[in-house]
Amino acid sequence: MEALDFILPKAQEDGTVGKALIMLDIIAAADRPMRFNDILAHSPYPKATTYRFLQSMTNQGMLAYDPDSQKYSLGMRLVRLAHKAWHQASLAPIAAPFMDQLAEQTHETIHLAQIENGQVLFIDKRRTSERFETLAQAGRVAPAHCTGVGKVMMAYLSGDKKEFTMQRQTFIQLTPNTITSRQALEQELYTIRQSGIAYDREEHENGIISIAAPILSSKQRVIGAISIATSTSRHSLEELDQYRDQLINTVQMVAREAEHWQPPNS
Amino acid sequence: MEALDFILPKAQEDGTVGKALIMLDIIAAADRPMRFNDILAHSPYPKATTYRFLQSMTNQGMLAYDPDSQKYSLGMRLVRLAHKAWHQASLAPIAAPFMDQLAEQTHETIHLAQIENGQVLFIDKRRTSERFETLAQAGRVAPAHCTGVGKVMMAYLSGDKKEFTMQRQTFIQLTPNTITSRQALEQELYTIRQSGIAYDREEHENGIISIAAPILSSKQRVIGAISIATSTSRHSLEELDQYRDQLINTVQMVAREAEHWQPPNS
DNA sequence: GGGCCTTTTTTTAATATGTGAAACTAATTA
DNA sequence: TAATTAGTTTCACATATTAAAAAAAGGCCC
Repeated sequence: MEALDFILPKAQEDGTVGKALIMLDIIAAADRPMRFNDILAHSPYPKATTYRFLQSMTNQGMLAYDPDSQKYSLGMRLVRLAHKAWHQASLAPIAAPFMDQLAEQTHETIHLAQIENGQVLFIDKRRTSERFETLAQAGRVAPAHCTGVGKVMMAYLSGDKKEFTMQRQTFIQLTPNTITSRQALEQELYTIRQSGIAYDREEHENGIISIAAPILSSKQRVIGAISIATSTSRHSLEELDQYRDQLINTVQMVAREAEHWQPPNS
Repeated sequence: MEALDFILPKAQEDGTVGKALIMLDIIAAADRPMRFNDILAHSPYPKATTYRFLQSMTNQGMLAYDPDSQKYSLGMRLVRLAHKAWHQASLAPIAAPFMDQLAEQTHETIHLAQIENGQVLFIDKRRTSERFETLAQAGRVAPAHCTGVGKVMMAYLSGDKKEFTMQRQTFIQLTPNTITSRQALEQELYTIRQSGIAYDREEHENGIISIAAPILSSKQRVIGAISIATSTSRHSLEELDQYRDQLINTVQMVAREAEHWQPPNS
């Protein structure tokens, strides 16, 4: 919830609509149903306004209100809409066969991610071992500055969006290897652009490494990224790097397919 | 898309917010990215207003706009929010262990559903050929009048919500057994309330039958439903009925757990 | 259950913001 | 090039916002 205060002030005003949507983020960030005063404390808007937004959002099914506990939580309309979003606008349906193939070839965990609101948004995955924490299901987010997919997507972002994303990085240190300054990250992004590949050297989680490549549109716009992840107990970074060509081949095939189909993201 | 015109006019006005959210439903209903005029044709609002809504929603990440094709599609912010909604507000996390158990006992497909906007919204399932826990499966909708979970949830709805849901039923005939009139459905709901169990007698899809029971809060409010589904080639309805006690036992355990935990839906 | 405190909801009214018919520009088609 | 359609902007007018205050609804203690 502390992270919220860092994220919200950036939200550019889109009038009433934009304001009301912040309610959703407040409740999402809390990770649990909230009471009115709870929400109000995090809301940048006055009591009466916040109250009405919650009412409208609840009527609309974007929030759910439980009269017994007097708590608001996220509504199931979001789940219905997201199901459509995933199918009609994410790269997942296009990338699915290629991800299957890559998982089969490598026997490692494969992630498909896109960038959303300055964060990494995981869209799909393959070959997750049950015994390890399911790090990324569809809809899960992670910081961009300390993940392979995050860094590789940032490396290919253009002016405005690059700056927007960079601004949102908290540079929170999650492991000893996490990149914790903008300067260091800029240097890393430069290196990544040179090679077309990003590595996660236990920057997000101790013992987890990955290799990631961008999915680029014909106009060199990043539309997503795919990574192969493993644990240091299974492989070294050098061993993981052997999958490099297969990974690049995969992202290129996905990109070609995405172009031929309908481009999804702005 | 024709179904859209049936659903939209019902949307009660929640000021600017409610109006703007209709844009999401229009694009979701179309099942593909849409151009401005395409959307406008389905929008109940004037050109300028529709235009501004689309702009705001796009800025907010609820929609994505592709400048090349000039098409709007659903945004990835929905996927991020829905992930949280599923975890924090749906019955799925609570019901998960009980669904595992039921799937293990019956070796049949288990569905968990809630009611949303007059439709059945599938939240989780077990024992399907593909076994991911992604939005690819959660978030799918079906009509309430011709599914076991839909009928059993309607049977336990109270005045206002019952009427709302009934109004939204299209009574579209999907198989020879589909209930196609309000009167017949009311009769069926009465029978269901007597027994506490609903059957889908190939009403939604030929060859598919199911048995469903409601998840009720301590105040007898429906908060969801669970069904066991199979195909007529595997079992008769009578055979399926043998799981009846196990199913009732399961929904009661979920209900108890949900009570003790935090009640999710309004 | 009755009193006391806290939280939630409703009500005002001035002020700020959103709305939408119409006018305009850009892109397509004939 | 003109005609048609698609997309964007404008501005008088309608609606939403919000400060303040107060009413209603819960919660809690004895």
